[in-house]
Amino acid sequence: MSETQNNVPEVDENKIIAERRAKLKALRDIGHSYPNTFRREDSSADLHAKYDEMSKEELEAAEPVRVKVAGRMMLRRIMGKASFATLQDHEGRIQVYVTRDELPEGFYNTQFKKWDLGDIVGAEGYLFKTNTGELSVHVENIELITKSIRPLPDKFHGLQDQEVKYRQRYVDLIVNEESRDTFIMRSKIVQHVRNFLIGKGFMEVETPMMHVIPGGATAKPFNTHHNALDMPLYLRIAPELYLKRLVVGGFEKVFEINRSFRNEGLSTRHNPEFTMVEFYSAYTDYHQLMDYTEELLKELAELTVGSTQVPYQGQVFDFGKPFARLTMKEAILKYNPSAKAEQLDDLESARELAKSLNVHVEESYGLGKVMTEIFEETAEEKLMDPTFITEYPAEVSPLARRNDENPFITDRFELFIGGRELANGFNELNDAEDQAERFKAQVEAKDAGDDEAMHYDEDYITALEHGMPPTAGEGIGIDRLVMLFTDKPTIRDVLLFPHMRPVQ
RNA sequence: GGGUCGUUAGCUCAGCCGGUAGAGCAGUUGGCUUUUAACCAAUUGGUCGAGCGUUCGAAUCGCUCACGACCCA
Repeated sequence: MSETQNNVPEVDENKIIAERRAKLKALRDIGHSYPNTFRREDSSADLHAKYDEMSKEELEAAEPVRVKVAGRMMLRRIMGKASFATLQDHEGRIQVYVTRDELPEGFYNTQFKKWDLGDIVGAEGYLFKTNTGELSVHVENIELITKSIRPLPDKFHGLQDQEVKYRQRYVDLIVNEESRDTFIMRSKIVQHVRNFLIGKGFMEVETPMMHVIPGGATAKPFNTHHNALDMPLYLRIAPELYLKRLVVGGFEKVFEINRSFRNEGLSTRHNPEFTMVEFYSAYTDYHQLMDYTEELLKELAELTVGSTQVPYQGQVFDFGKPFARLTMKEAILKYNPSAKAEQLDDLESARELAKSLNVHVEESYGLGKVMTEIFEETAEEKLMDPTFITEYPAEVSPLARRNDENPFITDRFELFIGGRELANGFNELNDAEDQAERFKAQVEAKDAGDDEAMHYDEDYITALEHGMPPTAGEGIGIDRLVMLFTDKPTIRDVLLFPHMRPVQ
């Protein structure tokens, strides 16, 4: 532990940084003060879109196209009295051509040539094409807008170190196009999900992220404390119970693209804070939600991959055909040829089946939980193409409505793709008395040592007692969705700032 | 939590049967007016993740720790 921990850290210097600081000092001496006066008028992507098609001769014959560009200098090639430099802006690169004799006396040698890769530069001039056909700006005026003190990673290899990519994402974004593309795609996916739901008549809402009673999922929360009120608070583990309160209130179709927090370990699929979308629709059932989900995911496949065949880590998932729909029991039987349907009818034989399949079950588990464990351990990871699994037992679905014909199960589904759970939806339990019973069972489980079991949320029961219309609701994991459609193996690759242990 | 692998110059990587650390890029100096990972010449730069041990001698062998990656629970 350094004694400077809570103070100004020691400066991490090296020769390159010292040289750049000296250059900055020289700039300050002639009046440079990180100016905010350069007004860019053209983006690299726009210029390429408009003028890449024109030939060198056409550009020369036409009226000169005057442009004003700005960006970070990523490459530079000095050839005596003339130079090329590559400027990178928010969605591309543009090359500029600079000659000594067109700049003010002495500027080229005493200023331009002393700039560094990574500096942010503004340039004005006219478009032309080089002998090799690259659209470029013939510079008549160029200025240093922002001096960069720290050197960039290797201009060709970029930044390879995973740890630095995650800890210093800004560097990763500067030098690795693939990273930029991933997060641009993430933004497009979120936007599409939002537009899809709005198009279906849903209203976007924001509900509390600090909960007095953490609810809506079985998970361990993060604890915090409100000083003025001197009370404990929890970061939400799901927005579900608040969104359903809104349905009680009469907002019949609501959704929230929400950050939720779960106090669990880190893995390639788990980050302590993560994003999902939850949506609730009154007078709708879970079959409708499955249809919505299938429609949405097919659109996302087209948007991101441009095809119904979605490649992921060497495999290809088929989004073209109708998504498979299996009950949990059917899935267990399909992937465990040795199992017989009757074995899932009573607790005793289900336990024996679990044992024969090497699935660990606790003494306290009922039949529903044993079945679910068998499913999760033996079938889940084999569901590659998009597959809905239905008929989840009530025992593992404390917020879902029971099925009318078979009260052992609920009207619920989960969606699996590539062996991973992507979505979870069900007809909402709107019977306040049944919900109170389910909460009681959860509290008993908690008292028995299950620290992920739910709390009893009295106000939520009161809300249901006012009457919630029949409703179906669903949550979709946004991070996993982005992993899938950007072909990324770990959640850290789709989080701008994934959680990391602090450096010593 | 367990196992495997990694951590060397600002970046990308060599070096690992022990003998005082190298390359390319970046930087510095010089040359070059259509280059594009520009090129040519010269040159600076390292507590080899941290600590302990073995040894005449450790980047290299052993142990502990930190951080990361992958696999397993």
